[in-house]
Amino acid sequence: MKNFEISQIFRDIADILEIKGENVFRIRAYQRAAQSIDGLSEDVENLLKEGRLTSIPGVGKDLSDRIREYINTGKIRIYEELKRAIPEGLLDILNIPSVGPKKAKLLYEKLNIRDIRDLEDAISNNRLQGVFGIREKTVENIKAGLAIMKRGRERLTLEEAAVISEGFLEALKKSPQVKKISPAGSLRRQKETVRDIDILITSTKPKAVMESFTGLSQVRTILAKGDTKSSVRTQENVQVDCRVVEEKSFGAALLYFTGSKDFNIRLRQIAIRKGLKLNEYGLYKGQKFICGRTEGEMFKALGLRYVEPELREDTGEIELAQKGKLPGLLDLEDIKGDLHAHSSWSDGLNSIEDMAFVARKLGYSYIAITDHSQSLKVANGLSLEDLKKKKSEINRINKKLKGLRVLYGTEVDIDSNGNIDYKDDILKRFDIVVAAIHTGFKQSRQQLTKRVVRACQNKFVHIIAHPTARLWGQREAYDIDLEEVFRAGKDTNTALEINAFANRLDLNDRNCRRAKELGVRMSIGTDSHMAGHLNSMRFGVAVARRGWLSPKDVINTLPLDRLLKEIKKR
DNA sequence: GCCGTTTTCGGCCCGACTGTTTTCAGTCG
Repeated sequence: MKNFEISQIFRDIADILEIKGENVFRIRAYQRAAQSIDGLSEDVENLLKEGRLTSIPGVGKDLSDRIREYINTGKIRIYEELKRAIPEGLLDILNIPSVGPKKAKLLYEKLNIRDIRDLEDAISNNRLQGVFGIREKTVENIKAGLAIMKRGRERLTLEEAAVISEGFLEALKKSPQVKKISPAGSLRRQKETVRDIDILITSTKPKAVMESFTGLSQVRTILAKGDTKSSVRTQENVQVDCRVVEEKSFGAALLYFTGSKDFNIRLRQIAIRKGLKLNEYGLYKGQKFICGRTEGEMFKALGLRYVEPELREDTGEIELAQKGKLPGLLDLEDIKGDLHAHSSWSDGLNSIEDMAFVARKLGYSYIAITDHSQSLKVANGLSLEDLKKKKSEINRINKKLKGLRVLYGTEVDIDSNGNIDYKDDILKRFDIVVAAIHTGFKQSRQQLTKRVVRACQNKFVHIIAHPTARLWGQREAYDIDLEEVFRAGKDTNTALEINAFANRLDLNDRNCRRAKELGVRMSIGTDSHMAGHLNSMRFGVAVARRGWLSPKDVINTLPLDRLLKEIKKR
């Protein structure tokens, strides 16, 4: 499957063309094609074989030629030429927030900055200031942008980690020596970001497992290779540790390697108080092995209920486990529908029908198509005229479609004063209204808080989407008083969203737990811009679980009729 | 470079915000 490689090259080409200052529409054509290719459910090689490349939206004669060239020769001539035109590291500089093509070009031409390292050197030597067009503020912004980007790179998003880990698990399961296998570490606890990936395996032939593991195609370098433990670095430059234990120690090792560290320390203290010893091989009384095969029997022996991995942070869960009062956590299966998704009516890639079809395949009974509203021109926000047409399209689909209801939704913009950009008589016609801030992120804490509170007070707004707007590795959360927002949400029966898109996860786990404490109801939405994104729901559920949420805390666990009733209660 | 119930040429997503050799270019969404 070469889809990802090709879309990546198209994006690189677009970036280089931008730096070179080429025709913006040509650049956009490459970007659009890249996005389409990412959204394909088919292998481009198949499309080539069947002569259907130009059926990809945004791919015409020239770009289909480029795709063919790549599949047949492994290279694209004009890409190779473009790469020679500018240093490779310059493309990386474009990833720094506040640095775009013009500034990258300026830095290169005036200061011969060719990559991030050159840029950092230039900053520390104060060489940036004095360059035409760059003064104090710009330098500050570049510094801050560098920090945000680096933090984003040190840790993987949960989705990136899950994809890499699942690749390893799938490959290793094929090895006959591998009996039990599980991810461990922060990935198993479903933290929103993950540094490296831990995999735990049981086998009677650990050496053979180590051979299989270190020999996998996704491995770029072997960092360590022993009889029962090896570490590798993947093609994506991510460290993966693999350990093999005996079957009888699997539970103990899983417990130990899942962590968190604080949680483990507490468990060991509890063991000591019971005159026991806990380590990664099992629970012992003196020399005598008591248990270790499963986590369940370990918890039981320690006098605790089973603690779900997502809760293992020593923030009160151990006490509740001792009393048997842990909350019953939300599961992916509890989710009845997605309340935040876009279609090609605004800036989504797929039609409403495509989105609905995939939602039904996921077992949902409803999906809200919440396209952007009129003021968000960049995202092709819908005019009043568009709304009529979209509504009748939804009606038509709902008549035809069995087993799933498409909800007529919108993601409206909260303007800089907290007003919504459709009038009430328009708003009241929607099944679902999601409201969010898209501009003015740098307003004061007071102003931002006021905007969101005012949006909650609009009786036609049902959900506040991505309440802090943070984007992992790209943008910090804006400065907002969430306590006040939570109170407004509670008072007005406005749900707050857990945006499940992997680099948002907004609200995050901690905010989510606090919202629940204050009695706010939550909604989990994927913010999908293509059908494939609908699968992100699992990451939103992960945040909810880490935020201690039960099904009753989340509105989209409700069946359709109850959902529609509940959200209208004011 | 794509695309077409006005078009095979001439459109294509544009407004807000920021910082800056202050009347506007660059970046972002």
